[in-house]
Amino acid sequence: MKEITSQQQRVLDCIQIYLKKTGFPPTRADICKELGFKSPNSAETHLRALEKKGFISIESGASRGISVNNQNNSFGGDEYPVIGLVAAGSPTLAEENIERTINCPKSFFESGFDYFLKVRGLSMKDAGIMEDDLIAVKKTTDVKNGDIVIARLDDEVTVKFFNRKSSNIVELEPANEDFENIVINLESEQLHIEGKSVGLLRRS
Amino acid sequence: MKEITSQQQRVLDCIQIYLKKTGFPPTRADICKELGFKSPNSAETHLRALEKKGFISIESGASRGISVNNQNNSFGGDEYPVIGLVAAGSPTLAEENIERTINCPKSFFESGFDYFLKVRGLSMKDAGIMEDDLIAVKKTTDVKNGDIVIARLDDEVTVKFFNRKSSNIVELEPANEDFENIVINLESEQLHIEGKSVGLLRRS
DNA sequence: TATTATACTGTACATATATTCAGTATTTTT
DNA sequence: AAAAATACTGAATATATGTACAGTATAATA
Repeated sequence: MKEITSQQQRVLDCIQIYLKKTGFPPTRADICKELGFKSPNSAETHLRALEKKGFISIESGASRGISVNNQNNSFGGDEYPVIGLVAAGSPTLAEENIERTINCPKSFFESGFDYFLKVRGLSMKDAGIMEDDLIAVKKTTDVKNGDIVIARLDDEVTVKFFNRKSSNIVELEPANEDFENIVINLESEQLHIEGKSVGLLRRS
Repeated sequence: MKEITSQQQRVLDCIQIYLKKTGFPPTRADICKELGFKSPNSAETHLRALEKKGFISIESGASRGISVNNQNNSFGGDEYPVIGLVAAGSPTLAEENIERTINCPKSFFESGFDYFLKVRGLSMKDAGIMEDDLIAVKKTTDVKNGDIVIARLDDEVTVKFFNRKSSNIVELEPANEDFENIVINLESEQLHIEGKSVGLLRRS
């Protein structure tokens, strides 16, 4: 998936808004009307660019034959992978790590998310995260102090509160008095932030 | 919404399947092809009947201008109400108690559920239920010992573990040592079980 | 420097598509 | 028993729509 330009993003947004509003995709003329273009070919070229970059699919000859490729069907949910929190190895999206998938609306957790992580142990129990809970994880390295992060130290993956003490010192804090803080000196140790928690799902 | 005929149901299903598969609605000809009709007018009359009965909307003149009105079908999610846990009064589905709704697949929580209850307080924190969490509540009076129930005592609604001590004695147990068990003698006090927790949703 | 991608206007046209009209037949409702 | 709804076939047509072609211009890339 190549980079999208700002105008192409406008067109893509326009398609999704139109879809949500009407239930069916727009015509070239509809897009022109929404975005102020004066020629249907303006929409056409943007659509072809979006198709080339993989954001949409266009069924040749079919009127309104546009479908948005990324995960958001406003009509159904998406399949999100559930990844077990294995002690060794990173929680990658490799097929062998996916326990199953869960159908869930894209916008279910506010900032969007990438996968579910199945929690092992009780190190975050005082934050209301229990064994076998599913944490909605957004893949990002942009984390703030107080965020619940999914961190990897060597091959160990843990879920902890993130707390940057200084430019070189990061503390990973559990929410359970039986566990101790993990202090990491970034100069001597490797810390890899896999993502952060944006929500939680428990099915009992 | 009047009654739907079996043929009209087939057409409605056809539209939904087509939508899910392609991302846009079918033409009259598409419906004919799927269902074996030989005239586009067969599809047209069914569509008009479905529109008249309120199942779909048709934008006049627009190609593929069909939108399905009912969100609660097996293809999409449902709108579930979120009810605030008010100290006084039962968590009914009356409109004034609904804070908002959440779109969520029907089968999201295993045994099905009826609404979300927004949690107040920390009396169940050791069970991983925190303030502002949303409990998926299934309306039922069929509860077992150990279930997390939504119970009403007079006008007070609480979330607690259910524990029947004897035929007349029920204990409602918090999961927080700062709170004490509520012992109810069914002969002298009224206990109303609103439902039980079948899951939990946290959005942070 | 040449080429490609982006970002448009404007015209034209084949065809995809909705929609009407004319029939036939069965079932349900009034 | 008459009227309306259901369930089709078949043909015709106006128009909605995708899409190609001809330009212009700027920015990014090779």
